[in-house]
Amino acid sequence: MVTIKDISKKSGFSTSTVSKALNGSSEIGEETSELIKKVANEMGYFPNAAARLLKTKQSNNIGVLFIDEMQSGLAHEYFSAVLNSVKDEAERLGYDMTFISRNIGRKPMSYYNHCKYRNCDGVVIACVDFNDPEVVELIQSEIPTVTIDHIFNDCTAIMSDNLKGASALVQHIYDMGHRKIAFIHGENTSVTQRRLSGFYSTCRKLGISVPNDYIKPARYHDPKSSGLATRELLNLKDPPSCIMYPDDFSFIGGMNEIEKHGLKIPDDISVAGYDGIYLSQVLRPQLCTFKQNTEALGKEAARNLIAAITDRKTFVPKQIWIEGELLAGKSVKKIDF
Amino acid sequence: MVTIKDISKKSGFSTSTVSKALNGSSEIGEETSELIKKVANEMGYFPNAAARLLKTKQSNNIGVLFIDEMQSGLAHEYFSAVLNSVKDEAERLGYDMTFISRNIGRKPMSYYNHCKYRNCDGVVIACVDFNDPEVVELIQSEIPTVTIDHIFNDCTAIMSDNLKGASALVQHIYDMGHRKIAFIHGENTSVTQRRLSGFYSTCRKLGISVPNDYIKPARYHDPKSSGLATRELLNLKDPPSCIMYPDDFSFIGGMNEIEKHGLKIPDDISVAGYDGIYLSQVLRPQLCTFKQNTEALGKEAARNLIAAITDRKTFVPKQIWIEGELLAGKSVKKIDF
DNA sequence: CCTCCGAACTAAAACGTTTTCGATACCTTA
DNA sequence: TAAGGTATCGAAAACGTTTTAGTTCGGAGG
Repeated sequence: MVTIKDISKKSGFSTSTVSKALNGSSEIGEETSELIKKVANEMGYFPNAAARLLKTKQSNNIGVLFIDEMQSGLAHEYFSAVLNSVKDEAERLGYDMTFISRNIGRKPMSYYNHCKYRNCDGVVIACVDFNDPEVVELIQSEIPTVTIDHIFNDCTAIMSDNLKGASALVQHIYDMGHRKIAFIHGENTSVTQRRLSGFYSTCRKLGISVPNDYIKPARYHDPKSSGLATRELLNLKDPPSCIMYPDDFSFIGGMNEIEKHGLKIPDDISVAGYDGIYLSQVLRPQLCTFKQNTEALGKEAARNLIAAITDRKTFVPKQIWIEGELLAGKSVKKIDF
Repeated sequence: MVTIKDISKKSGFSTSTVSKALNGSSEIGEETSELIKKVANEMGYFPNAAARLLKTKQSNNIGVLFIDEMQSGLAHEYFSAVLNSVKDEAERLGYDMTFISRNIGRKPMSYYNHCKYRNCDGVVIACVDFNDPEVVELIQSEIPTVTIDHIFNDCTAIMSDNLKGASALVQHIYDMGHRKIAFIHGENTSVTQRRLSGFYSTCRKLGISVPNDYIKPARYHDPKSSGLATRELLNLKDPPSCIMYPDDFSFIGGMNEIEKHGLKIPDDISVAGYDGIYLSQVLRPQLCTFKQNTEALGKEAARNLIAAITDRKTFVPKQIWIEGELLAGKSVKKIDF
């Protein structure tokens, strides 16, 4: 490994001069600076992150906390897309991304300690149990954090605007003439609450009454549970004319159930998903859904985290709402009511 | 930050003793060892990875090279599942995982240099352009690497056994009575070549003749292209009775096309996918597919990489074939021919 | 001519560990 | 009792970098 010392010897300048020259310090003469850079290049020099970090306390590395009890994890297209975007933007800004776990070197350690151990400059937290005391410890620590899709006190949070999303869906479905709209929702999380809230408020605004049995609990990313809920809805005395699903993927369960009942989408019943994943756009009929802007979510997460790191003193925590986009698709039929 | 020096002061032992005690060296007395550990705990000590690394040259960190020109990236369930498994096993063995990119600190650098800079102990390479000279440079460097689904000279490679997979599918389809089997395959990669080879050899073994126009090129993870290929197949004078797709997801394109032709799966035509992703198991009829063992793939990748790191001198590169599992599903109908 | 200043450079300390090589004291063994 | 062995501990160097606090020297200003 070629070090700064080697360059120092070869070029005749001291290590301090070499270091400064390579870092573009202004107190080094132009010619010597050029010379040193040339020598460094010739020798194939690259700095050692560990040594640099030891002095500067800047690792140029962000951690990501990304645990899912659901086992879906990286396989969940929404989160993997967000994560991918975080990674891309972080890279663009000169940061690497490391996964943070609970054990390292075979010894268990808390998330916070892990971050300290790896000297993460900051960490983005997503898809995680926000009640876990270890997560709370991390968020409340001195390490800059941003959370995704969850607001924790006054920490910086990047939020997909689920209220507007649910709202837009209801509005569109209403515009297509539907008045009997059912909503199968996911587990009780803040995301779900916002969607429900958007659903209810828009219904109220539009003067639609929502029977209690039009609201069914299910689980995200779980076609089986949404299939069951669908069955219950279809068996109602007065079934809905349109069903909204927790997400595009779990709609598949509904799709099967609807088919089993001998019904056709959208002629006999209309449906809508959520997320706007790739799948939703290749299904036929194309699924009506609300596309979350995963790219913007990830990008903003990375940007704000790095801003918080860089302007540590002046940065003020904020909540950023990322809006999505209604993809009308063909799964909601225009009807006269 | 509490350091070894602080513990040294508080406990009255030298830093060397503290270091040894904390690392469980046998040359430290039992009682002092206990005492030191207690003090360390009380003070909330955790080692600093950078400082440790600087001495030991062991980062306990592996890099992953994971670039996709296709934009699918982490969104591709197969790869994200493999990656997830790599991560889990690496964590279990005490390693962290960092993404390797081409630029760091806003300055471009080669993959190899990036790994050096971050002191990665090793790197797993997946879903990447293996013709990229920078990738070649990395593989041929002194840094231990394992590749996934690609054999590069005599480097360690973890391979999903695509030959057996394609073979098993053909065998099953044959057993169900089909003799007219079409294969829509993905881009020309080594994976595709193996599947084709498994397809052809099994057909030959079973005495099935395969017309040239039963073999259609398409792209992985791209329902549009496989939809087109499906249309061509259905319009043939003598269409196949069963179509094999590049992967489960791209089958969706075929599904739409088949429906558009007014055909029913599996009564009018049989189909099979590849991968065994979650989607394939929730579709109705359940898709006949070959499930790749993503968990084993990731686990073996992590294990072998770490073995190569640990037993640097004695480890001999090898190729490991991971077998999958046929999921018969319901999309291939039993017919009399 | 003296003083002062700034530009260009350097010596040395520091970051937090690990590790090598002793040092000390105690215990065996002949 | 003397020599040797062993168990336990410590001093100091080292890893590769950045940074602080100079040092030198030439020239400007009075």
